[in-house]
Amino acid sequence: MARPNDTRDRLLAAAIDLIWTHSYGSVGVDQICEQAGVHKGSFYHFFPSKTDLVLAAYEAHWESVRPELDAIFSPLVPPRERIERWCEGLYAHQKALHKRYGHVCGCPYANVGTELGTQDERIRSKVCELFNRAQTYLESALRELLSDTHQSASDIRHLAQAIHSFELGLLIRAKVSNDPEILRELGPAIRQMLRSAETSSSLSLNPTHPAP
Amino acid sequence: MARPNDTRDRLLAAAIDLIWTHSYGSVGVDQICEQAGVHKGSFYHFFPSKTDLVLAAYEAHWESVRPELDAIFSPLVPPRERIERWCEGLYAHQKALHKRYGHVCGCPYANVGTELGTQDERIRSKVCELFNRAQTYLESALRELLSDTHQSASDIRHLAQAIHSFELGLLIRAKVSNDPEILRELGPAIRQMLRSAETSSSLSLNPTHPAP
DNA sequence: CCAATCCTTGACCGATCAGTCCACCCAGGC
DNA sequence: GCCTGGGTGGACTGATCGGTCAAGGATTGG
Repeated sequence: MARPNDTRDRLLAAAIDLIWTHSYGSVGVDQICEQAGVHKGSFYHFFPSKTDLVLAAYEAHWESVRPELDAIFSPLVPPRERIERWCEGLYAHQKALHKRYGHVCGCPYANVGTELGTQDERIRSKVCELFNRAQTYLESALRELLSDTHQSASDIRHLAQAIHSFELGLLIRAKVSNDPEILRELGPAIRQMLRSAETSSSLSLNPTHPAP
Repeated sequence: MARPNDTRDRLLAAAIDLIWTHSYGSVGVDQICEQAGVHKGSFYHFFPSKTDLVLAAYEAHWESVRPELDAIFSPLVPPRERIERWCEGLYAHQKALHKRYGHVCGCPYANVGTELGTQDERIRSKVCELFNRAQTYLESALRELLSDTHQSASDIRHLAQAIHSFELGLLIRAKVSNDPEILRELGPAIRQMLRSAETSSSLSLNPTHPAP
């Protein structure tokens, strides 16, 4: 092949691409190899199993997205605008996927998380970790945005979780409706949530008592 | 077998159970047959394909849940309390599944919707339909609850969609974290949303302009 | 009592699955 | 020139996949 050692990278890219646009279960190792232009022997030279490939692929995908996120959530950008741009980026990204593949593909992490959450502990906790990373960006922006309202750290975290949950839910609805326009509800809803957070002294988003 | 014609029903029940706790792709027809105590020939006597079984199973599951939903959203119950009870029911249900299977299983419809949304058009639109049915319950309660605030019908629908989205997102996060307690965030968040809806004249949850 | 229909049984199909194995290729070090 | 070892090509395995089929109950209407 052209370069000696981009084999591994091509496998990672093919895995993300195929699994995102189809599903983990419906994409075979052979298929991934074919799209990557790699033979099976090479595959199992780099990865001990399909599961390990997926774990590596999602880590690689995160690393590829991270610069973009770092730019959107740059301290140079006012916190409200960070969130605003994040919403727009999400919509634009899914719309582009919809145009290219004819389907709303949703969140790649959430997709495998829901598919394998009950079956593969390593993948489940990997997705959990990726979710937490994403939430950290939101949390940071919210902390700055709401610094002069007197929200507790726990309030802020719950708000970030709420926004993230809402995003994930919208992505599902958009995928199931195959309509990226649904994602345009994200911005207005978040603005409404922020309005509440800015005017009320306590968000009371926390569950009232720990558990029965 | 015991009864002559519960074969079909046992297949439907086994399919929901296995696919909910595992995934569509990882559950084979043989496995469904085994759990249902049915032989493969009988399976294909009742259903032309695995896909058709799943479609029928999800319709049957909805019908089995419907009485419960009708009770919760009964006109005899004040609308605010309907939503309150719906939240509690969701939490209780997922917690029970967690206890029984050791995993948070999430929403069965959303699970197959995310897994097959890009691959099987019939299943995608079936899940879409089931989502709409669920949203209708919320919409009805909201219409009554907010009847004296002057929200437009579109506002109400968007609020129902927002609540539904939020629920779906929480279910994913709960599944990926394997922690049913996350679902306890649903009630407080909805109360906050309702507070906003009751105090502001317009919810402005709708996307500002139809689309670029 | 027969015939028709519904349902069950379980062997069977080709395709595909994840994963194995080994001969081979080709750089870089000696 | 030769050796070594990371990487490659690709045939191969046994299991499992969704789906088929023909023969044989069981039940029912006449």
